[in-house]
Amino acid sequence: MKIATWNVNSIAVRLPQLVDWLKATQPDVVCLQEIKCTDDCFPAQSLSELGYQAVTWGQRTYNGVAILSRGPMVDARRGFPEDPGDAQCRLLDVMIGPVRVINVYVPNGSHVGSEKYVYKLAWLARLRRYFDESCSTNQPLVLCGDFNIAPEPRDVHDPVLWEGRILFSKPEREALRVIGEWGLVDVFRRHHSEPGLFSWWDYRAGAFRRNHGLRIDHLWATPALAGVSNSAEIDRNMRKLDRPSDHAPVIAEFMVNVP
DNA sequence: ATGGTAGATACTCTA
Repeated sequence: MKIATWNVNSIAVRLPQLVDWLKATQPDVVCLQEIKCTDDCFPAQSLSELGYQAVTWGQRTYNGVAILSRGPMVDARRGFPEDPGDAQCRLLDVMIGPVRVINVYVPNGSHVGSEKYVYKLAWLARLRRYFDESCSTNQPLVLCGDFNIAPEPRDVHDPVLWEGRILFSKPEREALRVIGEWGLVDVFRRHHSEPGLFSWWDYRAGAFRRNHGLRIDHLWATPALAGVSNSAEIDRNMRKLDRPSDHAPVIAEFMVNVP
């Protein structure tokens, strides 16, 4: 199983890049974030022609998640069980063969101490509860997406500058650690230990050119599944294109067969 | 300490 996560920052703008990338990369499963469109506007037809089915949970303007798969997806769940009908579209959970795939777009949080920051920390606590209540560490499971948190100093281009700021504040890192403690392994870090490997670069101030980035897009797996991962890579080339997303795809391969 | 850019929508908000 080759699985990828990519915050596309508008599926409407990024569709041509996504199509070319699917042809070149040939993943079995793709988790998308920030599709920024409602389900009826999602380009399912274009992706179906490439052999991908889509499960989507989108809204206008903001947020929105989707999972693409070559094989059938069953038991789709959208959001937390306690979510109201007008909840922000940030969590999609499906079964693909034996593997459970959970795609998240964690709230950005805006600024430390803001109302959105409080919402982000509460959302992360709910995610941990979601695992406690409806998942098992014995099942092959991947949690992936835009976590909007860099876990460690080596995931930040300038940890001193970023310490205490949004995406790298201690409470955010702690909330992420608590989710991992449920029983998930950072698959990327099984294969790469060095600093300077990022998945997101701000559009502003030439951040990509200077490699002023953060590693905030993650692929985590339950231990047995993580143990059969062959590779994990960040596809920086997608950030070099004209009109890029501010995020690059993260891809992992597991020695597991999916339909 | 601030602003820089990009996307969607509609004359601003979010990231």
